[in-house]
Amino acid sequence: MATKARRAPRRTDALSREVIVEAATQILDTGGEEALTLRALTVRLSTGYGALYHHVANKDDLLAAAADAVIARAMTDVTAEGEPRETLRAIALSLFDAINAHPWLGAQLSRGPWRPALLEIYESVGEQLEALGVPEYALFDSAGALVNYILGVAGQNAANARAAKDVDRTASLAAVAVQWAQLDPARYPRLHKAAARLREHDDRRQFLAGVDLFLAGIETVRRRLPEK
Amino acid sequence: MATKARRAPRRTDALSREVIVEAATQILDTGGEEALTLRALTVRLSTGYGALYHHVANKDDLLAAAADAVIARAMTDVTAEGEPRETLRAIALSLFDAINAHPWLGAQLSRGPWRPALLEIYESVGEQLEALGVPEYALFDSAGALVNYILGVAGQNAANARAAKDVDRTASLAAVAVQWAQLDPARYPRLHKAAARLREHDDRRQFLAGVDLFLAGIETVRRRLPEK
DNA sequence: ACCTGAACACCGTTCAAGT
DNA sequence: ACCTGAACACCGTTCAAGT
Repeated sequence: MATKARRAPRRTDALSREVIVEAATQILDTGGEEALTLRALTVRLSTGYGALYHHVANKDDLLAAAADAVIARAMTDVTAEGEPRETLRAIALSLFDAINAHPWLGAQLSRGPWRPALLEIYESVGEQLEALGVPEYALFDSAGALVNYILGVAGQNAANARAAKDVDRTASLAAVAVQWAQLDPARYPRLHKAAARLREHDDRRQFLAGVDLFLAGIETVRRRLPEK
Repeated sequence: MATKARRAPRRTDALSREVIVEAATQILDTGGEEALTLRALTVRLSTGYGALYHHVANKDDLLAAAADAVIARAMTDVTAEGEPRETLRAIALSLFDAINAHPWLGAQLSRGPWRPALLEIYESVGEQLEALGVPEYALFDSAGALVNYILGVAGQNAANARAAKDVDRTASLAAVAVQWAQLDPARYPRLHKAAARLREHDDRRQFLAGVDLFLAGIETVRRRLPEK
């Protein structure tokens, strides 16, 4: 307490990319995207900026790595034992839950189809669609549509989580419902009417309904081709 | 040239929220999201920070307003004259084209279903689904699924545009295709194989294929109910 | 009411210097 | 090789002061 320029307590164990990514993930989960600053990381890991940049290219790299780790975990959680349709629903739900638990994933998944996290998703979805019997010519479009749907929901979920913050989910849903109800019925008749439905709606259930809609569409493509 | 602290040329016409939003849109279109700084706006409009903040709450507000204007224009471009199915495809394509022309829209559309831009989209999609004969109990989920699909594609498009920058589209597609081809065939067999297809694929066509897949799925819901 | 621009707090990133 | 931390360039935002 006496010496004013006391050296910061030096960490004993070596730093590593994994340790940094892990710490970043915890900061993101606890405080959201805005809480993750390089400064916050140096404090948490009792280290300096240079040490971080020695293991990580930059902040984007760090965010991408954190997203990859979380997605990979979510994908391996799914057992591909059962029926392809059920496995697809399980994949979708696992992703939904992961994005809900880590809302910052939303922004990371909109970063182009070459990031590892998306590769993982495309591969798994493609595998199950193939098992489902989707003909090869339709596989590319079908997988793209399903993944993009998942990403769309991911983005909206992230936005909701960002807006909700500490407020609980039902309260913020109710707030939006109130807004919709106040919309001019002449200009937005359907939204105005749907406000009631919005309040009682279940994100997860609606997400799955969308997946099923999509699978039903796939089914029609599959049937369009004669048994081979 | 002699006086060192010459007063900046003062604008003669009054500033307004519309003028600011318009200027912001042009900066975004020309230089991308990162080009829009408050500084750049003051230079372009030959004004000061306070003037901007007098008409606009903050940068987020400005971005949202720019997005609303572009989306509203894209939606009114669509004529709702023909068959609902064709109108839905036209809405989807109009949005796709708008997002392509203004890639910064991608991030703005992932901001929760209470922003005006999304209200516009939900209302129009809902209207056409209703006209298509989707029963009321399924309207909410169907509209949600379709809009979320569009948003997912929007996010990916924005990411592509961000990555492509000056590089032309086919070149960056080819680059991703090369990456996919280099993936370990044991770990990513389907992506590895799909690399060839990726190179020759057409974003816009694939987007529409996804829309059709959803519409086909919706059709099965519609048929599940007896004629009323 | 509308606008100016210096100042503030806070970013991500760099780099000379230490061990 | 791995790490430290002052320094740099650049944000969005504020606000006392002008017209």
